[in-house]
Amino acid sequence: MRKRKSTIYDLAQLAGVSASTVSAVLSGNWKERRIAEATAKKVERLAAAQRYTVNRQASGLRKNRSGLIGMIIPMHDNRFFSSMSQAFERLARERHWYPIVVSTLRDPALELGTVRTLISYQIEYLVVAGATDPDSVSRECRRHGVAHVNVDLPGTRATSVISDNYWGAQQLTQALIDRSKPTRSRLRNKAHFVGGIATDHATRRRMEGFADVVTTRFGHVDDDQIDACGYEGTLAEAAVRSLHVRIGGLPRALFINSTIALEGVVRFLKTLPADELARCAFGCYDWDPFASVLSFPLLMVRQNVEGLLGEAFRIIDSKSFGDKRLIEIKPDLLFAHDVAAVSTWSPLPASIGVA
Amino acid sequence: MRKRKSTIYDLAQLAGVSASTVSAVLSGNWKERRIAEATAKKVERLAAAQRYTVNRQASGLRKNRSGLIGMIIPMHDNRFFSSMSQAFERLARERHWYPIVVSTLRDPALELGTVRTLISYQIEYLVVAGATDPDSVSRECRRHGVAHVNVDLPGTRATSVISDNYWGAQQLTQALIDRSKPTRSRLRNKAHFVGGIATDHATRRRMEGFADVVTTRFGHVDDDQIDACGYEGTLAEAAVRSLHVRIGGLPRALFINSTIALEGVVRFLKTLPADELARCAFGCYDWDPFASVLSFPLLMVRQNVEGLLGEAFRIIDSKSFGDKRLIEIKPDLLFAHDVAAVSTWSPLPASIGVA
DNA sequence: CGTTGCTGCACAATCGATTGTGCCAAGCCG
DNA sequence: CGGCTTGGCACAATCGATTGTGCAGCAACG
Repeated sequence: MRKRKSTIYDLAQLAGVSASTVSAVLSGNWKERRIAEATAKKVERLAAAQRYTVNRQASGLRKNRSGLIGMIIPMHDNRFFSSMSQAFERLARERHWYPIVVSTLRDPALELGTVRTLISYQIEYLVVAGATDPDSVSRECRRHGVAHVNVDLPGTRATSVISDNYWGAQQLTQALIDRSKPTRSRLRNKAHFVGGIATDHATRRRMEGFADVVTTRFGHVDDDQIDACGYEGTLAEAAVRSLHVRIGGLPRALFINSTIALEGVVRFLKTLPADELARCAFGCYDWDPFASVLSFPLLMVRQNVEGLLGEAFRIIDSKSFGDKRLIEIKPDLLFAHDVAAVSTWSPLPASIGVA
Repeated sequence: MRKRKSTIYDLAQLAGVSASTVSAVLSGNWKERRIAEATAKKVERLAAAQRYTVNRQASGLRKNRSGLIGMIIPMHDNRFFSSMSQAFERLARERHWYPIVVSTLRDPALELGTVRTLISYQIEYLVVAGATDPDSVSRECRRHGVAHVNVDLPGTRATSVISDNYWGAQQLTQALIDRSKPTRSRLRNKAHFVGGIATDHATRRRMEGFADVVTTRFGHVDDDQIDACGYEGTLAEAAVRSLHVRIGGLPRALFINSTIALEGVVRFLKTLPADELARCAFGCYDWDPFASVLSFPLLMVRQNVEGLLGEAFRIIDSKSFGDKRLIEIKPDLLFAHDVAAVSTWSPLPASIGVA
């Protein structure tokens, strides 16, 4: 059953023409090469009948192109990156490039190895999303003349398109403070930030946005208001538990730095009485549809994945790889209604901006 | 900065040897071809210095291989399929194949087009996951001699590895009934099934598993106990709402057929008092980590993604594509504790089985 | 009738790596 | 010393498609 694939030579023989004629017909430039329309028709019918498919390895070799565009991401199994894959595919297909997405598990060695392999398949462009070591990837790409763009995590050796974490954190913090109610307890009358890692670029920017808004609104911000305890849910759970003990209840507002952290925090919150939850305003930087069904109101920031990749492709389209800019895309602030509503989510400012 | 990539001919010239010698050295079979070790060392040093990378288009063309293995999935942006991508990559890499995952958006035309393009890149194997029209894909693959396996949704023209939906539904239904409490109301003393589409293979098998267990335990099952209202959350929300009206409260047990449906159901449940929720046992076919933080106990079935793909690769490894078997992999039944616990999830039977 | 110009195609080189085969030189044996 | 083996490599064909160039054949034209 496993037939030999048919080639232009097979078709040429069947049609009684030369291979170059077949090639001209099938690649669509038979008019420029002055092939008679009758001949073209005949070849096309034969190709369809034989179910001919071009061998892109051969074609790519000759044309010194592959039609492939690659993207590396840390992992597939993640809401943010999987929606990046989805957007990436759409944008690549619009441009008639064939998308290849590969995960690198936050392992710098695998990151580099994967990029090398992608290059060996002659990919034409590379989107480097959430890379742990974007600059090494840039060096490798540059050596082989592969144009590329960083997304989500910035590098210094290529143009980077990242989320405007500072702005998003400001918006979330402001909305949290606006929706929160003053407490009599001085200890609890503060907004708190929990989750993430302070060495991470995104977390740092969010901490800054949070701190700046808190300072503007309250005059000052204390060290104990910010706890970049790590990304894991259990760490955030423990952090909020101990905060709860330390200040004798929930704070006025709580900024939770990821959905993973939110999971842990919610595990702790479930042990508290409902009226205590009602006294705290909750916000989460990052979005999960399931969080909309939690039992308390929640503000969430949704990163603008389409915006990030759209901008990345705009850079690729314009071939402006040289300037190594840093482009920031504003996220969206969303509000999960506390009681079942017709539409569960309503966007607040919904803005796409470029710094 | 954009250098021409170096080829074996460049290296040959630099090393003062022939291209075939360079090729032999770099492809690792220089011993069989009796190249002197000194020559090999020299070539390898040069290749490293020049940052030579083989051109896989050329190599693949000559060897009539590509090193590529493809997988099509309906979408990336989904917990189940994105974890399939993750497992697929791991298994492919173990075998030194380069994985390409592409989504086809449940569009039969895009499905076929994507497969054709993958074939034109000379992929060596294809995993067809969750395809809407697996048999058309099979025909296309067969015509071009590409070995393939269906996963998640079965086809008739290739071996299929799917989740044991019947068994999983039985387990979930039994556990639900075991954990549920009898009600005085005759109307409410029943288990109900909600969500999914009856034309879908998976939903049908789950309905059968549910119905068979209910019949065994209660002697009979009524039509109104099963409502395949569709996948959307709003549909499930409406279905449960009207059920609640019809039987004057929640039923004894509720089998929810997807996490999407669960989202909708939870939106409705949030409008009910807590003590009413406590009288119903909830189960969801499919798993979401965020569901663990819901305010009521929940049984969940987690499909065994590693098991599904592991079996698919075992078939590829053994090259037994001819027999067109249907292999069913048992899922896991998990229990989300109702109150914050050290470990939020505990597996109940945790079994991998092949029918 | 010779020249020009156009049509319609074929020929052959090429992309870069792989691989069957051939060939020279050194070593060994009888 | 001649023949045979073996080591060490080069040569050239090959994979399938693309593309610059060449060349018949025919019509038109002066």
